[in-house]
Amino acid sequence: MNVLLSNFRIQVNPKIYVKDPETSALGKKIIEHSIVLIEEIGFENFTFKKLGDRIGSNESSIYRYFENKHKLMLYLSSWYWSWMEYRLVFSTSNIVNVEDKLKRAVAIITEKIVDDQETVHINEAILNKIIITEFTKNLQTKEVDEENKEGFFLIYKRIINRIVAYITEVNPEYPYAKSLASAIVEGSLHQHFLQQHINTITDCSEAISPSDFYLNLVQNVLRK
Amino acid sequence: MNVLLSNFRIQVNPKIYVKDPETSALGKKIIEHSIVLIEEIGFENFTFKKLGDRIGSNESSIYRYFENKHKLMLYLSSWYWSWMEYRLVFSTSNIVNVEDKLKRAVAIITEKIVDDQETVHINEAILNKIIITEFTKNLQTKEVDEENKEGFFLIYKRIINRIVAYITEVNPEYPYAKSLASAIVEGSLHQHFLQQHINTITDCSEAISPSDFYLNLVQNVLRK
DNA sequence: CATTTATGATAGTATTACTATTATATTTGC
DNA sequence: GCAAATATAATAGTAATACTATCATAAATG
Repeated sequence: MNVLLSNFRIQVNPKIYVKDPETSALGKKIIEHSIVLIEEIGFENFTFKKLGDRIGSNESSIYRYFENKHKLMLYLSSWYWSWMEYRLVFSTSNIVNVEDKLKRAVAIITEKIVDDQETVHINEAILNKIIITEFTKNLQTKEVDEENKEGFFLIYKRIINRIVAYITEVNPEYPYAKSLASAIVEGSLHQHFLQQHINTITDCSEAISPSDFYLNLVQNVLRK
Repeated sequence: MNVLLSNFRIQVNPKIYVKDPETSALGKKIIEHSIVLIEEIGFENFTFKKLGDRIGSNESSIYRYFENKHKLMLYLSSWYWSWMEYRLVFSTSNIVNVEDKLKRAVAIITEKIVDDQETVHINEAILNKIIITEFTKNLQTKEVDEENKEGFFLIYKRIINRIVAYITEVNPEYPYAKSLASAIVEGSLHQHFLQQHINTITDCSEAISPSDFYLNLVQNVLRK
């Protein structure tokens, strides 16, 4: 996986940024430290001024990369889901048995993330943490319809549709493949959140992972 | 249901408000119109100043009821889940068959809400709309642990634990009752959201409801 | 090395998210 | 029915946020 990963290019819709942060040292610093800072203080308390102070740069310079912090978060989300799509495609290729392929996909999507050393400036473990608490907020705004039209959620939707395809291969009769797939992807983020913060309403813990829950769920739902 | 509903009292943790909005005409106006205004412009764009203008009252007067808009939203959420708990308890009482009881519960939780004429100043249909987009955001903040300790999410957790009890009655061997229950409650809000805004990744539509999806899911997951 | 381009520093505006103070209604208790 | 208590409104003010604009300087490139 390592060799291939170093070659892959993350795709982010250019309309999300003003200037591509991958094209400069400052841009990469913005991405690297925005992830850390959002994890530390939460998205609501995060500002470009604070980020500028953190990286020894100016607020106005950050505005040359992103219109506002919501767009920055859209960038981080796109990056995350693009990275996840790569992992998904890679780990399900060559698997012939459709049940096994779906299992692998569900495991990849729902498991806890550890840092991937291949991407120098991005800590995937921390990125995963902020995706868990911030991604749904990032979707659920008054601008969702326009942003969806602009294609800001394309990669996310493509991941879900890939899982839909696997579900349909396993059980072509199952009538709710899309809802099941979106419920797994969004729901697993929520189960991770509950495990960390409201653990009286989840079974997920050190011993039981969201993957265990969803693998069992998929198996039961799709058996004929 | 009507006669009983007119007698029931919604419970909201007093720590959520500065002054109980149910005790005055202005308080009720704040609740009534905050729901409408949040639905119109979204929580991010909602301010006490705008609400004051809308109800012909002063910003500073609203601050005497709620510390900030996040607390107001916590109030609306508590109100909603308290109302939902009542409906849940009412509609499952007297049902002896455990499968039927669970089905009723899942249907009540996941179905689309129409206005309940018994509560004069609160439009439950609109409240449901803002719960769909705002509730998860209301939970997922940096303050969640403190707020959970303060008991701000008690009613929500009680609803989920009630469903957990029903699930366990139907299948005592099922090992993920809590995760299943929380996934249904949170997930159904998400499916409603997708139906409205990103309908390519849900099967829910005019013809198929989130209730259909979750009733089928529960049945498949719990069958032995 | 001249010119383009990127970054930094500073200033400025409108809005937000409040707090404080005082004035004016409204309610209630005797 | 009136005094006292309480609620609301009006105004002002502060610090932070979310930007935009301008100009200076540094770095990259052709």
